[in-house]
Amino acid sequence: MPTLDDVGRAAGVSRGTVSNVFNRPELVRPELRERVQEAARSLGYGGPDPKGRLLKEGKFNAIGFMPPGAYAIAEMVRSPYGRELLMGAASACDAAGATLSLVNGTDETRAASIREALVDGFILGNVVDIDVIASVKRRRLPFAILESDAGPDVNSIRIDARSGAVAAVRHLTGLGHKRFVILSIRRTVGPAIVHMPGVTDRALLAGFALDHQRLQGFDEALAEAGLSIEDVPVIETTPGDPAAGAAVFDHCPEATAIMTMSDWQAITVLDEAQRRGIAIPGHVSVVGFDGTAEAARTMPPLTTVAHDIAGKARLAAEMVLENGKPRQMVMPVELVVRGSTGEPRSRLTAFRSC
Amino acid sequence: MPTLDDVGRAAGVSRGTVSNVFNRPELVRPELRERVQEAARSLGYGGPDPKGRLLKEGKFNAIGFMPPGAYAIAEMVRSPYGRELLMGAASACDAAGATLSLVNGTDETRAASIREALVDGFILGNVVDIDVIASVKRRRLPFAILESDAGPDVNSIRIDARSGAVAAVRHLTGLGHKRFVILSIRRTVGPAIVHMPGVTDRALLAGFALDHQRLQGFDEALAEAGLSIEDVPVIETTPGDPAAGAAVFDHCPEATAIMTMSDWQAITVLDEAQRRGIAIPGHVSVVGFDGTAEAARTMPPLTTVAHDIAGKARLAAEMVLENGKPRQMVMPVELVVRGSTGEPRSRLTAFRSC
DNA sequence: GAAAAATATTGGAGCGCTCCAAAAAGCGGT
DNA sequence: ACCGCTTTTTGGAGCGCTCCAATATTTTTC
Repeated sequence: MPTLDDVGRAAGVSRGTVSNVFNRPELVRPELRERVQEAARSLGYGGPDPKGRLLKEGKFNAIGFMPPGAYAIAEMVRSPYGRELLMGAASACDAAGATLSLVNGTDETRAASIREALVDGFILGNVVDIDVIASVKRRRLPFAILESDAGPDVNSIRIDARSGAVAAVRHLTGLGHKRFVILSIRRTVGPAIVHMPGVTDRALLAGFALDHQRLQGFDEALAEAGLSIEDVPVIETTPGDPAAGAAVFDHCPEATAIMTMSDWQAITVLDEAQRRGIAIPGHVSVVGFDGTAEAARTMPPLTTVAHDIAGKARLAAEMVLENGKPRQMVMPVELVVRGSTGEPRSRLTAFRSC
Repeated sequence: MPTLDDVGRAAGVSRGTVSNVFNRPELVRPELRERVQEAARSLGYGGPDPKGRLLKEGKFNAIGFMPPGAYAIAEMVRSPYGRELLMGAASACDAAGATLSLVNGTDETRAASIREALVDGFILGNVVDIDVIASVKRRRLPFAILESDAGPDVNSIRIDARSGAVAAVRHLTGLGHKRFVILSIRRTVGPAIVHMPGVTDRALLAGFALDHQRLQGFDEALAEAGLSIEDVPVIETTPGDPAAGAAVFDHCPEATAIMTMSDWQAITVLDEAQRRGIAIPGHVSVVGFDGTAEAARTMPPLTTVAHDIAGKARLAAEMVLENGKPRQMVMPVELVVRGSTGEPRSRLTAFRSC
């Protein structure tokens, strides 16, 4: 690959002049400019290599996006939620003329990816892994984290998940529901983990920060209706796992309302219901979480705890791009009632205790 | 920001040793290593800056993805087709440990974005703009282009769109359809452009390479059934334009079969049909193009000319990553018949000529 | 205990570029 | 032909790092 020097030599001018021809052509005499361009063309020189400029200028003009959880980029794009995050981040980058880099990596390579990413900052999408946060901090670049509060010196944006959970439960108890099951998010890849009431390891659930707020909201609103979250089974499934729906129906056939932690899970439940011929909301009501575009397109359309996902990511990107004083934001949620929830099925249906 | 030299000075060692501490720690005496790390910590040095390495090593270990058409990244992620391309490219990058950079830019800034993108190669997703191709060529980096054949010295992958179009038409004529409308892709942003039979500017249509093959396939298969594409209205709409469905129904109420150039358009038609209470396929049949995941989830599920979108992008990414001799590939398509096509509605329904 | 071998550390060169102060060239007027 | 002025061109310095041959230090061996 020829360099500025090579072109300069070929055209009989200095490196500086060649640089000017490409970057500030008005500074160089038209005739000389022409000669330099000719030399560049004949050498196959395609313009100043950005690598060189980079070192001098010090900015990549790019931000890195780290997919939610431990997912690969491909999985993120597949997930309705991840996709909207991506859109939001992309639109902020668009507006700022910056590039969005999708930072990839397996559990082993992630730290290296972060260390080497050619970016001026990071957005961490719903990251749970503390090591990832540590790796990013080590880069001393601005970053923003989604759905985790990492203290006052870190940009973070999260939704008011507690209120969302409360609204969801109130909606359902208001309709008369008493038998619930919670479909929660498994942090690792694997089959569904079922926590039935009274089983001790349920205590572990509270350890997950993201779920914590939602569970707390569920708890609070169930108590209002004279119920207890202690009596509600919790099933953890990996997002996108097509077996999530089956797990719910197999383990909790008597539930009349399924509360999920994401629309994606809720959609899986809807799919499984259709396969089994289970009527929604006739037989069981389903509530999603996030308010993705997909949720409005399901059959029936999904009742969900919605928020502005893309807006959240856009804001995060802006925080990173601005590189100002760290802020912590909480975004509002709104229960969007659609067709997937209704009154509980008739009490005539026999059921055994769940 | 401290540098290797700063840390070395603080620890009383040379730059080279500090570099070793971070890159090949086994080379340096544990005690010294500890001292250097301590110095780094107290200076707030977060490890070698990738900018420096870059210049030396010469590789970004990243490829740039240029969205289809003239769309911004956010739009690409929204489109079912774009999203699957992205997934495919991402999975190839994942496997190669490379980063995927989403190269953004408006029409004015695109050239600059390409010139400055910190990548080792490009994937051009269904790009139509000849300037974009020229800009990329100027970088002298490997690249692959989707759905355009840019000659033997350029990597390209396209689908056998002609066969797909033929299969779609045969399927419909086989069901007895005689009155078609083609929903084509408008290359710019704006309202639907309607080309009715006999109107002269229809000739322009053939100018679009992408559409050309499909139109040719339509033509061919219509001829087999004793019909002529000259009698079929063509409506061009911007992908994602929610008014596409309305344009079709408003301008061609008597068509019994709608052939689209993308699933996204077909989905829009389905949505509009539902709004208007038009039965699909009872009143009109709809065929999509691409075979996106969404097409299987619509009501009714969409009959579509499917291909492996993600696989196409993955292949393109691999070509770029490999940087071998340019190849041109044609991928097979397959007509997937689902619920959106059926026999034409009864001839009893009155209709005026379209 | 000295030489040889193995191991650790150093610092110059250079990656391709931009910036900038200084030098050179051009120009109009005497 | 020379001066002062403006416009154009030059080439050194330096961005932060890695590589590597050379040098310094430690360990082993006889």
